[in-house]
Amino acid sequence: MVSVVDVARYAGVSQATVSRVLSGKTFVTEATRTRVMEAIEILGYQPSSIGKALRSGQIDSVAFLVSDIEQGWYSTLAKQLHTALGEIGLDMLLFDLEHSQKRLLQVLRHCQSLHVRALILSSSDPFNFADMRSEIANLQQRNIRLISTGQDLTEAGFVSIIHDEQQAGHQAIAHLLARGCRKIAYLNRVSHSIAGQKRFQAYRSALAAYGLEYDDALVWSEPAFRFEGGYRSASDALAKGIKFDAILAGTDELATGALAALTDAGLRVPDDVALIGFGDLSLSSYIRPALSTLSGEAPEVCRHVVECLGHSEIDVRPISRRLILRTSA
Amino acid sequence: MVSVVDVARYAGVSQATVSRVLSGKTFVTEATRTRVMEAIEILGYQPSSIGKALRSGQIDSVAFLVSDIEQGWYSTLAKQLHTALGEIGLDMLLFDLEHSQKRLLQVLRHCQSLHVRALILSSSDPFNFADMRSEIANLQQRNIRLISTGQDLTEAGFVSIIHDEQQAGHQAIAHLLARGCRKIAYLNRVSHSIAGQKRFQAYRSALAAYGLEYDDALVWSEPAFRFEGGYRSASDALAKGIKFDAILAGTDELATGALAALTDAGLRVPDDVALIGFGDLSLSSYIRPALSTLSGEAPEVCRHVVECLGHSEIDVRPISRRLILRTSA
DNA sequence: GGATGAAATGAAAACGTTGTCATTAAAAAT
DNA sequence: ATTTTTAATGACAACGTTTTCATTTCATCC
Repeated sequence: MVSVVDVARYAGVSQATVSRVLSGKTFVTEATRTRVMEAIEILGYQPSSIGKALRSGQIDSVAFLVSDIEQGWYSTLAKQLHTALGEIGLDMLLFDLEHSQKRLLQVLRHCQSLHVRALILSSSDPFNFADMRSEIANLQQRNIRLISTGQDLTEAGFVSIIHDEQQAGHQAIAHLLARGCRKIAYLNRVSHSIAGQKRFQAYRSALAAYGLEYDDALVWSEPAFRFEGGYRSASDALAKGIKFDAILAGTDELATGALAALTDAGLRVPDDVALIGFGDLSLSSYIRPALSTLSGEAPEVCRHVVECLGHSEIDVRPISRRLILRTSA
Repeated sequence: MVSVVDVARYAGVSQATVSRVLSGKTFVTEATRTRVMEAIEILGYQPSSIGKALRSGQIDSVAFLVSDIEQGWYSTLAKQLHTALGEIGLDMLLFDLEHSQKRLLQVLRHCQSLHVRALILSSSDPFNFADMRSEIANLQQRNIRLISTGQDLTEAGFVSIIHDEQQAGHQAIAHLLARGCRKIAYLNRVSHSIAGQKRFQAYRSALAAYGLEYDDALVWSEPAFRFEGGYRSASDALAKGIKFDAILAGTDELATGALAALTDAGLRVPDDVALIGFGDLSLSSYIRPALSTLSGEAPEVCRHVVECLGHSEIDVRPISRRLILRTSA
């Protein structure tokens, strides 16, 4: 492969000059500049990212860790983050955690030797971050920026971009109340994550605020995250004869699964049972009947991430964003 | 950062010995081995992937290029490929092409300086590969394996893992005929890709084989790829008063969009109009009414990719896989 | 006991980049 | 004409790994 040395030799200059031409930061005579450019052109030289990495001590990539890339919200985030990163010259190394703490630990360890610029964790899974203290410290020591979207991990050392669950919960409940709903079920993955807890607390406090009674039978915890979880939870509730007229679901996939169960049972949505999911627009607005969804506004999240990547000073305060309720009808 | 030099010094051996201990391929005394391991433990040494890359001339990653990571089939493939690659110690650099030829060209160029092990292109978009001949040659010269899933790019130099469109078309049409359908619409993205052409040819030849008439009004080309494309195509056809009793769609998303349009128009699926999509199971089986889908069998595709990565000899013949028809009812 | 071979280790080079320091050449000021 | 300043360039080091080649140590055999 052709390297700076070859270019330098061909152009009759030193490596340093070639480097200067490439970076364009210091003074080079126009004559030598063109000579070097010609040599580059003729030899087909392309700078090696490995050499650059060796010199700078880091690669031009970030690690993007998601719970499950198949889920709509995460793939949307991946796409938009990919675009945003591309604009500042960074590539994206994708790691799918499959909701597994073990996988997360492996990936954290792996990233230590990878010398990525940043590690962006996008997950609301209830990981035990105390078990990863040494790994996290190691990453920080290596000057790898840690960013979390999905849950507040400020304590664990992540810059956190989170959603205002309190506000979202109230917004959703208020919307359902306005529709006339009174028995609102809460459907989410088995979760003790901060985000999960907060959303559940928001559900409870919103119920209380609007004078509705809390009922354990209306809280459905699911081990499965996607469609099948929603389907099973709703089916089970119907089979048990539990009465409900609305479901607040943790993801659009859970809501869609529940919707299938309701449809199969001959119930009409949203007349008999109203549904609110969480995610983006693409799926929920083309499901029939259409779903309402609490939209996470991926572009804004990406903007915050990129901003955090740009600045060398870290503002450790969590960034809280509102969720926008997109109603179907 | 602590490097082999530090470990070597601490253990009182040479760098070479440390490297030997790490790789474990050559002879080292048990005594020195433990001494080195101790030093590694105490100093908290972790081998740098950059150093390794510099030495070997390539990084332990592959570039995965997809048309659109938000689409179900591609995110499924990404997830499973990520797992499969992980098992052979490779990371995945994700590039979302957004169906753009310009982006593809950029990424191809970028990969030249990235020194990835392989470039896996997963797209059935109608790119003009003649325009990228020099980039492709460059990548081949750099010993970067080129793999295509989604269309046969054997000519362009890619090892291709493709679907048997002919068989799939016949299977789908036969299924629809058995249901009693006679006016079968073909819905896909505007596409002159080999895969797109082949599938369309399969549609035409299957129609002919089963004695149905071909009708231009039943062929819907969409610039938009996802839900909105399917919705618009089906709505337009209905508005124009075009009669049809089945739709063969290029993706599950297009089918789902069409389904929404049909539902909005008060048509019942599959009784009034039958639908067949393409993708995996997760979405299509939780839509109501459920979709039939031609499933691409992602695990098998991944297996082929990894196999191709493992062997140093390249078998240039395209690998053709059957599509499996998953029916809803 | 000296020659032979095998096992274990060390020294050094190579990969490609960029930045520091030193040097030369040219222009400006005295 | 000599000194001072500035622009332009070159030589070389450093990053961390692996591998080749050379060397040492030790056991084995005649």
